[in-house]
This record gives sequence, C-alpha cells and structure tokens, in this order.
Amino acid sequence: MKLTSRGRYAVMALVDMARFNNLNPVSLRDISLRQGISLDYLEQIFSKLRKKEIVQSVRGTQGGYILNKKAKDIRLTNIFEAVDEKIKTVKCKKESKKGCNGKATKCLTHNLWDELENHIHSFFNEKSLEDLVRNNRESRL
Amino acid sequence: MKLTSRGRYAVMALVDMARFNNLNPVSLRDISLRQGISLDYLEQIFSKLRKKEIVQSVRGTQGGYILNKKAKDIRLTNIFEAVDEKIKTVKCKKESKKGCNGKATKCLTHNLWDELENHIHSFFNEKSLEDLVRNNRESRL
DNA sequence: CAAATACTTGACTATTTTAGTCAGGTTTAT
DNA sequence: ATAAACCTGACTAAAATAGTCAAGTATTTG
Repeated sequence: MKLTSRGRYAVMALVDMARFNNLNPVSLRDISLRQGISLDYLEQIFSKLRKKEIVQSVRGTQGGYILNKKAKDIRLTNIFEAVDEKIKTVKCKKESKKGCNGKATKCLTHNLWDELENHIHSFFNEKSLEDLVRNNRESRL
Repeated sequence: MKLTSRGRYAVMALVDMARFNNLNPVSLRDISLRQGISLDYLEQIFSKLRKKEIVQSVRGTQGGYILNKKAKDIRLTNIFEAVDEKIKTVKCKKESKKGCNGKATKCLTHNLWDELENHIHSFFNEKSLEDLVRNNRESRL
C-alpha cells in the first residue's frame, strides 16, 4: 500500500501555498521550482483542485492560485478526494454488509479492511492544512 | 493508496487456515476453493510465507501447510512483510531526518507521511491472527 | 498594442506494478 | 504406481502511474 505521487504532490503544493498566508496568488512555476515537481504535472493536479473548489485561479501575468477556503477548513480528505487519491482496501463493495465476490457471506477479513479504511480516513480527516503549516514551522525552529 | 491482492489474499488464507485450530495440514487447493483465490497464485504467496517461517509445509498426499507459530503470535505486520506488502508513503528515505530528494532540508510534508506510516503500522501490529479469527466467529453469531 | 506570464485542456506515452498463468518439476502417503 | 500436494521459475496481459507534449486563452504591464 502506497501513496501516489499525485496525492503527495497535491498536499505538498498546498502546504507550500498556505505558507504565504494567501495574500497574493502563487504561481505553479514557483511551486514547481521550490518543490521539485514537474510544472505540467502540477497543472493537471491544480485543474482538479480548482474543479473541487479547493483553490481559485487568477489568470494572466502575476496570476496563480489562491486557497478558496481558510487553511483550517481544508482537510486532507478533501484534498485526496479532489485528486482522486482513493483509499481502497477491498475489492468487494463496502456497502455489501453481506456477500463479497458474489458469495452469500462476507469474506473472512471484510471487517478488518473496513476498519483499516476508517482508520486511515479519520487520520486524514483530523489534519487540516493549517495544522501542517504550523507543524512545519515548529519543526524548523 | 490501496492494498494489493497479494497482501489481502495472504491474510485471508491464513485466517482460513487458523480457523481449523491447526490440527491437520490445510491444502492450498482447499483454501483456493473456499476463498476463491487462484491456486497458482496461492502457491507463490505461500512460498514467501514459508521462507519467512510463518507457515510450515508438509509435502505429499494429505499434505498442506500448518502455522509455524501460535495464531496469537502472528501479527499482520509479519504477514505483510513476508509477502512484500510494503507501506510506503514517501519516496525520500525514512531515515534521512534532514534532506529529501537531494535537498538540504526535509520536504514540507515529511513529518506527515512519517506519522501516517507509523499509524498504519501500529494498526497492523496490534492485530494478531487470533484476533481476526475470534472477531470473525463473533460476527457470524 | 505587443509581449510575457500564467492558467487551461486534452491527448499521448514510457515505465512499473500487479495479478495472475503456465509448465515443469519433487515428495510422500496409500 | 499413482495421485495428491508442494515447489520453482519464467512468462504475460492489463492496469495504473507519472509524467510529457502541444496548442491553446486570459491578463497584466511596459
């Protein structure tokens, strides 16, 4: 089980943005240089973030992106959802309380995977962008 | 982030085995039929489990596999490690307290991914095969 | 108004990983 | 002897990932 670059980059880029208190738009070019992420790839990622209203775009010279909400109101789950970073532990449908893989009963380990998924989800749901920025500032003291 | 079939199957198969109190060897053919997992694939998986001494093999007719330890002493981390199901959230080395991607400083979100990895690891470390079997028995009452 | 900056979109592709399959063994109980 | 079952290594199709590339459009600024 591993996190994809897409999800990781999305969070990295937003933390990078959030550090600047959201006064001026931040260009993807700057994020690309600071974080070492391909500009083209960032563009794909921000296109998704914009569609899910996590960021707003400002076109033209001196343009870039700004956060569309306060940093404390953006949770990691929101970010991952926006860029299609899914947390998947089972093939069988989550809803199917009974019956996995076309069988009559739940698979032996169904509850376990469900529990794991919830565990990870709540971890991501507890963390806001603001937390990450603060945590980062502190760790650099 | 998703769990691979290999890791999932390994746990499913071992829970299946553990249900029989480990009296007689359980054949992969039986597990294959009960759990709907390809026999050839199971063989690959059990080869790894045997090398890591999670199970022991009994060759010949009426042979199969038996657990090499008590179910309560087999933790999910052991199983995942055995089948190379890795929990990876970062590309940068975990050990590198400073310096990710050849840079001088830690990447902005390094602590976060570290924390997540620990979170998942401890989840898996808390669960033993015995827990899963018991949990499963209860949920079928 | 020209030029530069920066967002926007969609298609394309190389690489890697996954999830198996297949073919041929060897061992051992009956 | 033969059948059940483990054992091993090589092979492969499909999917996902991590980008790249090309051709725009919008806006500021000199």
